[in-house]
Amino acid sequence: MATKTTKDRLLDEAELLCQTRGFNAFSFKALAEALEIKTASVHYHFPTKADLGLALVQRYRERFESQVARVSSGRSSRDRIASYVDIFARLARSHRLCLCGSLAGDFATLSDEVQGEVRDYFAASEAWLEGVLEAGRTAGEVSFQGEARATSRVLIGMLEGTMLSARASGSPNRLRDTKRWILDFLAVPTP
Amino acid sequence: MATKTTKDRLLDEAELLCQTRGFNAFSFKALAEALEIKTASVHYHFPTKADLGLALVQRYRERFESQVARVSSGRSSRDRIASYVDIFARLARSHRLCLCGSLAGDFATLSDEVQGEVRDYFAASEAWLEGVLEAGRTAGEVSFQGEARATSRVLIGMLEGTMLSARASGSPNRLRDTKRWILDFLAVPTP
DNA sequence: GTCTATAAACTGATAGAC
DNA sequence: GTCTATCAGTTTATAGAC
Repeated sequence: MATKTTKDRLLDEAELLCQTRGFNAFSFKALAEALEIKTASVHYHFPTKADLGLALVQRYRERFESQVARVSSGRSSRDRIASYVDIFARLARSHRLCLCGSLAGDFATLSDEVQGEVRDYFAASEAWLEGVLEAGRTAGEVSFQGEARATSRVLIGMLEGTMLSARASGSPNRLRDTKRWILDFLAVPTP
Repeated sequence: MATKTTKDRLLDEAELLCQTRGFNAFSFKALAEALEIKTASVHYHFPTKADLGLALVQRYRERFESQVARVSSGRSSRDRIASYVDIFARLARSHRLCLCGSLAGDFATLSDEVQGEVRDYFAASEAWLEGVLEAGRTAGEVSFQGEARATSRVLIGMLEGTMLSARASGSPNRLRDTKRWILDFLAVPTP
């Protein structure tokens, strides 16, 4: 495997800082110091902070989609959902928020392009989970009332929001409870 | 009624900016310009930004608690929960996040005292809702599986999180769907 | 690609006059 | 309480040498 490029290392560090501190709480200087280079070198790779933000959210979405693709090969809808929640549980355990959840908090301060990416992230996630829920209900693997779209939206909100409260409560493992709750909620009643 | 003091007007503006842009995305200059005073005058009322943050979160919590107290006089557990969700729905409609949800996103950048207030906000909210859920289940007004504490936590996470996705999706009214979903979820099955 | 040097604007903050 | 004046440090960003 090739050694990581400076660009990738910058994105790694920016992602960490954004997920732990927020997009407006880290600077080019902080990135430069983390990599032991100068701020001018950071600007070589990302001329403006908006450019950095866009690269950040685009890479995150690509990785996220590839994780979701892996999850989508799960045996049952229930397994797929459990593995999906695990993505968030892993983030919370490493004291990070979902990048797009973090960016949603700073939404008004983002460039139009980044705002669009964050909007698309939520739309794509909601659509994916909606599909899994609907297929799962048809297959009799999960159970819930009403439209799959509505449940998809509130469950994704629940994941994003419990990451916030887990952090504020100093309980980075709390997403395990969220996972259990969701799986119990979706459980097919045994008559 | 007395005219608002400068201090209160500063807190109003800071609250708005924090809920719409985030704590690290507004400055003393922005506050000063909004009130048409000078930054030195802002520092007279709040010596440091940490002082401002603390006053902000304390006032927010007091107001929130008084709203919750009003809600608590609701006729049934179901009504109480519906009115509680309305607090969040009103915030979302005015394009604001819950102040403590917003601060949770910037958690690592906050002073210890503010972090403590945010932590306590979540603990208090979760405890209140837990009590309402438990009493409601006993009274046969609401229905859910498992421990009230677990459901309380995921529902509050759901409220905080759907505010994020509602904003990112440009759908400030989406909390109405969240409210409907929660009330449907808690509905007592009619046999 | 990374550096030095530099810039203008902004940030949180303070001293002291009115 | 609000102002003027000032501060040191930071922030994003650019020009040009190596």
